[in-house]
Formats: sequence, structure tokens, C-alpha cells
Amino acid sequence: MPPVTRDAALTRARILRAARTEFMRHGYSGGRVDRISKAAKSSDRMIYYYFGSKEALYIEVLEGVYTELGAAESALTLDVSEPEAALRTLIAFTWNYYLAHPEFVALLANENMHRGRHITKSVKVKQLSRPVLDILDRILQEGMRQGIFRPDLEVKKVYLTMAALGYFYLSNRYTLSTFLGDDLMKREQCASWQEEMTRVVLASLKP
Amino acid sequence: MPPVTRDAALTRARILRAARTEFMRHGYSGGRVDRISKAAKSSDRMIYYYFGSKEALYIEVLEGVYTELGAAESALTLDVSEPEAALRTLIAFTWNYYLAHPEFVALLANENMHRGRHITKSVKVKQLSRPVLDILDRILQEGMRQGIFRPDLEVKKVYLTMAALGYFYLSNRYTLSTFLGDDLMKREQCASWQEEMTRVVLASLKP
Amino acid sequence: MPPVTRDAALTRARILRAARTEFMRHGYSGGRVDRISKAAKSSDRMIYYYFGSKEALYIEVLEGVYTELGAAESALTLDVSEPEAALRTLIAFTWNYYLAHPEFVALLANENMHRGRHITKSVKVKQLSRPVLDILDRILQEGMRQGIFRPDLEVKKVYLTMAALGYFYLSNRYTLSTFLGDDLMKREQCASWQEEMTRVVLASLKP
Amino acid sequence: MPPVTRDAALTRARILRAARTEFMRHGYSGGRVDRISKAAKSSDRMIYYYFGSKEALYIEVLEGVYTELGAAESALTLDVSEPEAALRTLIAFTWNYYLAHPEFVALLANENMHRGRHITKSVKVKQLSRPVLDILDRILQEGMRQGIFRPDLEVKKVYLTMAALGYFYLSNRYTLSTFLGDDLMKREQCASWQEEMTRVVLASLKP
DNA sequence: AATGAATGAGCGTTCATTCAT
DNA sequence: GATGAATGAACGCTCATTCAT
Repeated sequence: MPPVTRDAALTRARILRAARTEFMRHGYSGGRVDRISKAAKSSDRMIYYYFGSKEALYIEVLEGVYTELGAAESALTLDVSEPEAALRTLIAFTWNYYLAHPEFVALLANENMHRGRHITKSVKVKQLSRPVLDILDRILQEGMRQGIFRPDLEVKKVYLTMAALGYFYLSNRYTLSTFLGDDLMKREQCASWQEEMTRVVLASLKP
Repeated sequence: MPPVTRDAALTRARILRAARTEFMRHGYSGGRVDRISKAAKSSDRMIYYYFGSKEALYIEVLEGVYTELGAAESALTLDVSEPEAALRTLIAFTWNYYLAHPEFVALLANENMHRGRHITKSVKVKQLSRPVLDILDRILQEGMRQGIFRPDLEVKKVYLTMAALGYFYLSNRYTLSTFLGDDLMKREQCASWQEEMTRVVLASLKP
Repeated sequence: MPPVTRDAALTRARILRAARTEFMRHGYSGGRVDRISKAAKSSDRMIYYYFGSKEALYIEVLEGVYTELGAAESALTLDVSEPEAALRTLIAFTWNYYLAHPEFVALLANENMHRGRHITKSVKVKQLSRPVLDILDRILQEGMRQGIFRPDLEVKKVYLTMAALGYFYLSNRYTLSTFLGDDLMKREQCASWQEEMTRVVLASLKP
Repeated sequence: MPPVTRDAALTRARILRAARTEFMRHGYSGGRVDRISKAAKSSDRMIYYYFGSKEALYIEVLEGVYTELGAAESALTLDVSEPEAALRTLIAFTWNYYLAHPEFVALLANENMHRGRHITKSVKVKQLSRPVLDILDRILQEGMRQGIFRPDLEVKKVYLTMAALGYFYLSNRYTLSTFLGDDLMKREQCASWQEEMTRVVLASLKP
């Protein structure tokens, strides 16, 4: 098959996108180079031409999803002077991001199964700033200053709580649906959980 | 190689245990039949003799971890008359179970990556009771009756909160350690998080 | 599964019959020991208990079909004083035997693919009389004596002609049906061919 | 091992030829992929690279032998104005073709054992013209016009007779040699049978 | 007389990857 | 800059068969 385009950057991008989907669905071990090249309307050979190896491609996918999340967090504009409202917005953002980017959730899960083997190889990921902690910290500081939050809050713990409540619900949707007997992905179920997790986080901050 | 034993049940059990470890570490796709047979001091052939296929073996592993969790939950004895104490015990149990059974966490994560493809094939898992919901429900009912909990609690949501806080911390330990710059698995960190998640759950139940 | 019967001879016979069907359908290489044991409602182990090996079983199947054909030929009663009528009967017998015993045709074909490797190992097959040549010879002798057949007939050649016309039609039915565009196994097609082959044989004997 | 050549067409052809021999000798089930790749001085992997599967390779072998026979038939030049001579030539051609191409005979036999399972999957075989029927038909028409043949001849039946007499002798040579006590493949035996089968066919056409 | 347990060798096939131009 | 040809190593799985009682 002749290449779809002669534009190297485009071919590269198509491969990267196809790889993201493939690794999301099948993990690193289950991901197949030939399925990626086929989905990208390219060839196995080009993957090695552009990326060098399956693992290097996987790492670049990983870097991509982290970069995108960081960019999205940076784009957030919050009015910190109203800490509770700002926090609601941040929780909503986090939740919606997970919801809109199942590949992020899936890739993290897979990476953890591999004990972070690939992510530790990425220099780029280490250098990446993750603005969310700063944002959250500013919100908490202001809330504590105003006396509407407990004075002994630790930003990491609050982040863990927020992330856990959103991530777990989505990452474990299949086993949870079986166990709880509901389809957790129905629109109203999702909305209901968003409310609930917001309530839980806020309750945990009360003085 | 001569057989380690001619006891069928033992051979079977050794394979099953080896498979659990293998699938925990590498997932279903990454799990290797020959590594399992070697670890079980048996042969590839015996895996097919006793289980029929890699997938059937995987499913039986899945059934095993679910069964064991159910049994452990059933063995819990709680004094429901003191709801808060009972809840603390239940949270501690859940947390310690995840901690002591990393294979449970890993296998669930992997199964979710596969969209529950294998677990839905298991008749046994469907028939399994998961006592935790009943236990939690009894605690909540009594707490609401005593007026120490909010009157509008839903057991499923409280369960999700409790499970999420424990599970996420452990399932995502590697990416979180990178992100937060701490080793989350250090003893004091774990203890600290157990306290924190207990605090969060209890705070979320307050009237 | 408990054995269907404790009668050794019966079990043995069931295996032999199942093997005949299996080897007819799949040949020697394609024949599977476990399919045979399953079809015979026995176990692989019993096949080795009674027959020793797959090949020995195959050879016994081969001996069986040859023995049965010999017995059927022996049971033929022909009035040789009317050679043409007798020959018609013999042709009809041969044709109908092939038709009623597809396993005979299939096993011969398979054995020839293997260059007679197994049949040459059977002492029994070598000792077996095949009465058809004697019968045919008596018919031809009488026909020549009466002057209604060519005087220079050779029994082997006439046998080959008769056998070829019947056997080929049936052994090659699938490729022939594709090539000729007809279903050769339809009742009227078979009947028509029986007439034709009789006509051809008789024409070839005319003085 | 370094490749014998980097010419794709050549590698492909070597595999195809080796496969033909392998499947002739052992049938489809008995044919071994690694024996083929070894005989072709290639590797198992290349068989899958070029053909996709053992079955696809087998089908292409089948298509090959059919195509070659069709080509050989097309190359036949016969003077139809002398029907009997033309027919003798056609019979000789058919006989010699079977004799020179034992793989054709063997592959047909094997395919029939499999009930035509593979040949029916080939689109190419279906589209192939088999000129022999046309040629034979022209001969018979002219012979009937000249009055030297019976007026009620059917081309398919005459073809079956001709093919049967040649094919059966060769396809069943091993069991027949055992049964008749002769080596049918000796030169003079073959020549003698060619004469005999020609005599039989011609006798069957006489008015 | 009968059988459950066990196996070495090999099966067709797929894997990520490199060669050579 | 791009690609068709080629591959070693492993994959999940099946084969006929034997062990041990």
C-alpha cells in the first residue's frame, strides 16, 4: 500500500494516535505493533523508523497523555478568593478529564501493573510540571486563611482523596458494575457520583 | 523431569498459585504459560490437562481471589451497636486486605483494562456473594438510627468511597510515587493514609 | 466417566468402529486418538490397553474392512453358466459395495497416499483370500468357452476396468462434482453411472 | 541463517514447490510446515509472510496443479477430422499427464478425503477453464457425424471412463500391487495398461 | 481388568525486530 | 526518506504415548 501522505510529521502523528488507542485497549504487553501500523495506515517498518522500538513508542504515548493533562491543568483559570467554589471547579475538571480521556486512566493502570517500569525511563515525564498540586495548594491556603477549611490540611492528601474518588470509579467500572449490579457509566449515575465525590471532599475539609 | 508429586489436587493447586502470581505481575496478555508451569514445578502440558486453556486458568485465578475475599469478609465479626467503631474496623479490614493481597488489586486492574472480558465469562463469580455490602449496610442503618450518621446515606456510595480511597492509593502507587515524590509504600506513609482515609469516610457521614 | 460396559470385547469393538469412522474422515495422520476414544465412549488409555498404538489400531481397521469385503464376495452366489448375467451381477455387487462402504474407499485412498506403508505391515491382509478374482475368472472362462467374450481376456485387466469405473466415480466425487458441475451422488446420477459402467465393461469384452 | 536469495518471487516459488511435494507425500494433515520451509531453504516464518497460513498455502498448491493441467490441455493440438486417432492421442495425453504428475493424483485423492473442503474455498479453481471437456466433445461430435461412434454419446460419461481407467490404476497402485501381486509401475505393465484402457474406451464408443 | 496422572516432542502461528537497498 | 524482504525466538496449544497403581 502506498503511504497515505508523504508528510513525515503527519505519519508520525497518526502512528502515535493509533498507538495510544492500542495501548489503552490492550496494555503494553497486549498491544500489537502491526495493529498500530495498520490502524495508522502505515507499516510496521515506519514505527521503527520513527520511534525505534515498541517500548520507545509506548513511552512517547505516555509522555503525550501526561503532557496533555498538564496543559489542560495549566489552562484552568480559577478564582482562588472563593476557595470552595474553586475547589468544586477543580474537582469537576479532574472528573471530566478522566471521563473524557479514558486512555489516560487505562494507561496509568497498565503502567502501575508494570510497576512504573516505562514511566521511570522517561526523562520528559520527570521534567513535566503537574500544575494541579500548585493550584490545589493555593486553594487550600486561601481556605485555611479564611477559616472555612481545617487548618491542618496537607495538599498531597487532599489531592489523593480527590483523584482516588474519580479515578477508581472509572478505572474499575467493569468489575464494579458486575459487583454492584448497576451500569456505572450511565449519564445520571456519573452525574450522581460527581456530586457525591464533591460532597465527600468538601466534608473532609471542614474545620 | 519426574513429577514432583502424583497428587492431582496438589499439582493443580501449585499451578493455580503460580498463575496467580504470574498474572498479577504481567497481566493476562503478558502472562506466560511456560513461566507458570516452571514456577509450579510442572509442565505446560499439565496446565492444559487441568485447565484447558490459558484463559480458563486465568478465569479460575480470578474466581479464586474473589472467593477468598468473600470468605475473609464473611469471617469478619463486628459489633454493629457501635457504628463508628465498626466502620473503623471495616475500613481497616478493607485496607489491610488490599495491602496483604496485591494480587487482588492487580488482577482487578488488569480485568478492567480488558473491559471485564474474562470475569463476565465466569458463572462462579456471578454467583458469589460479597458480604461486605450487607455488613456495611447494617452499620449504616444503625448509625442512622442512633443519629450519629446523616440520615440519607446510600450504602453503595459509601462503599465506593471507602474502596476508592484504599484501592487507588495502592493500585497507583508507582505513578503516584513518581508524581508526588514520595515512596507511598513506606510503613509510616501507609499508616498515615489509613488514618486519613478513615477520617475522610467518617467526615462524609456526619450529619 | 465410568465405562459404558465392563465387557472387554464390546469396548474393543466400539473403539474399532469409532476408529474406522475417524480414519475414513481424516486419514491416518489426521485421525485423532482422543476423538476415537470419545466417540467410543471410552478413554485414550483403553486404546493403548487394547491395541498398543495408533498405528496398530489403524492396521486392525484396515484388516477389518478387507476381511468384510472378502466375506461379502464369498457370500456371492452366481450362476456362471450365463456369463453376461453373472458379470452384470458382479459389477452391481462391486458398485453397491463401494457405495455402501465409503470407509473402504476412503481408507484405500489414504493407504495409497502413504504408499501402502501400513498395509504391508499386516500379515493378516496378505493371507486374506480375495475371492473376486476367482469368481471373475470363472465367468470369463465360461464366456470365452461359449464364444460370447473375446478369447484373449486377462482376468486382472477386466478386474481393473470394473474396479476403476466404480471406485474412481466415488473416490473422486468431490473434485468431480466441482469440475463437472453436477452432484454425482444424487440417486439418478448413481444409477445412470452404474448402467454406463456395465455397458463399458461388457463392450470391452465383445469378440 | 542468511537468506538464499532476496528475490521475493523466487523465495515464494521455492516454498510453493516444496509444499507441493510435502502435501503430495503426506496429505494436508500430515504435511509439516517446518519440513516445507526446510526443503525450500527458507524458514517457517516466510511461509506465513507469503501465504498467511498452512491452509492458504495448501490451497495455492491446489490451484497450481489445476492451472498447470489446464495449460497443458490447452496446449494440445489435435486433428479432429480423424476422431479415433485424436481420441487415442487424448487418452495418451491424460495417461501420461497422470504418470508424469503424481502430485496431481495424490493431491486430488487427499482433497477428496477432506470432502473437497479446501478446493471449495478457492475462487481461482472455480474460475479455471478445464479445456479437456471441449476437446473431447469436438472429437465425439465429429466421430458421431462420421458414424464411427455411437450416436448417443455423452461427453461427461466418456470423460469419466477415460479418467477413471487411468487415474485408478495410478492412485491405487500400492494396494493394487499387493492385491494383484504385480508391480504395476514397471514400464511394460504401464504400457500394457495404456493399450488396454485405450481399447476399452474405443470399444465403448462403437456403434 | 482398568484407569487417573503425567509427559517429551512437536504443532501451526505470532512476536518485535533487523537487513539491505 | 522510505520500504519490501527476512528472521530468531517464542507463543499457546496438541500430539501420541507411558507411568504407576
